[in-house]
Amino acid sequence: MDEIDLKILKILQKNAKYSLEDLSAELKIPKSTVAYRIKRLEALNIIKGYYAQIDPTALNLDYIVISLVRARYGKNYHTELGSKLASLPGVWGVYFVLGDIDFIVVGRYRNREEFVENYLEKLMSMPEIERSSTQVVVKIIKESPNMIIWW
Amino acid sequence: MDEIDLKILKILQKNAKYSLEDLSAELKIPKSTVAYRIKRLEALNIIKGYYAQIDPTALNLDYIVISLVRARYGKNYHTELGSKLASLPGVWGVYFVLGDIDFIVVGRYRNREEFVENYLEKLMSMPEIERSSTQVVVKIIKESPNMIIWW
DNA sequence: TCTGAAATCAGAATGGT
DNA sequence: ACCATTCTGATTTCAGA
Repeated sequence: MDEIDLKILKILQKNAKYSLEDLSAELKIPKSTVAYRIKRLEALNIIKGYYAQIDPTALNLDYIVISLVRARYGKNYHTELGSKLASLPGVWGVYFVLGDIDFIVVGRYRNREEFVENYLEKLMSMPEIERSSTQVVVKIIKESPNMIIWW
Repeated sequence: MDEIDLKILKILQKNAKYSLEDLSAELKIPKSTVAYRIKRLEALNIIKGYYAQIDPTALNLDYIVISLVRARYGKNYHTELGSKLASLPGVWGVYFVLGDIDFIVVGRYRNREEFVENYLEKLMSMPEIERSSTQVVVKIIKESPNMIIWW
C-alpha cells in the first residue's frame, strides 16, 4: 500500500466508474499498471466490492431510526443480542460501544407501521435488553459512509 | 418505478459490476432494455452513483466514534451546529433527532491522537453545544448502509 | 417506451522486462 | 512488480417498432 494505491482508492471510493484510461492519465502510470494495482487491491480485499448508491427517499425510506440499547448482564448476552439486533429487517448498522449504552442500532423503514412491525415490536420482545430508547431521525444532515479516506 | 426497476436496483445495490447480459438473463428482458432502464434510473437520480467499498480496517481506521450531542437553545443554533458537525474531518454521518439528544454524529479515525485533534477538540470548542457524550465503538457488528432495499 | 443489431470502447489476458 | 500490446466482451448508439 503506497501513495499510488491510496490515490486509486481515493478516486474509486467516490466513483467506481472512473476508467482505467482516466486513472492512467491522472496518476501518470500506464493503464495496464492501474489494472494490475486494482486487481491486487481487490485480491487483498482492501476493495471489498462495488455497489450502486440508491437514494433512500426515492424508495420512500424516510422513517430512519436510531436506538440506544443497554443489555442485561449475563454470559453471552452481549454477543447474542448483537447478532439478534443485526438480523432485524431494515437494520443496517449495529455498533457495540462501551459506557452507559451497549449498542447503537440504525435502521431504515418506509413508514411507521413497517417500523413498528419489523423493528420495534421485535426489539421490545428481546429479554436480553435491559433498557432502550429509540430516536426518529428528523433530518439526515450527512450520510456518506463510503467516504473512507478523508485526509 | 415498477417491479423490474426494483429488481435492477436490488441487484446493483449489492454488485455494481453485474453485467447487462447477466441482468438481461435474470430479468428476461433484452439487454438494451436493461441499459435503457438503468440510464433512466441514473437520470432520475434514483441511482446516485457507483462506489468502491473500501475496508476501513485495511487503512487502520479502527478508531470509530459515535457522539450524542445536545445543542443550546437559540435561533439558527441547530442548523448551524448541524453543518459544523458535518464539516469535521472524519465525520461521515450526522443525524438530527428529536428527544433528549439533538444530533448523533459518527466518525472514523486512525488513532486516538487523530481523533482528539480532528474531532474532540473541535467538538469541545463549539459554543452551540450544551452537552455531549462520545462513545468509542468496540466492535462493528453490522455496517451495510448501501443495502437500501431489504424487503 | 422498448428492442435488435452494429459500432465503439473499456477491461482482461498475455508475455516480455 | 511493472508495462505494451492484443484480444475479448461489455456498453453505447441508433434506427425501427
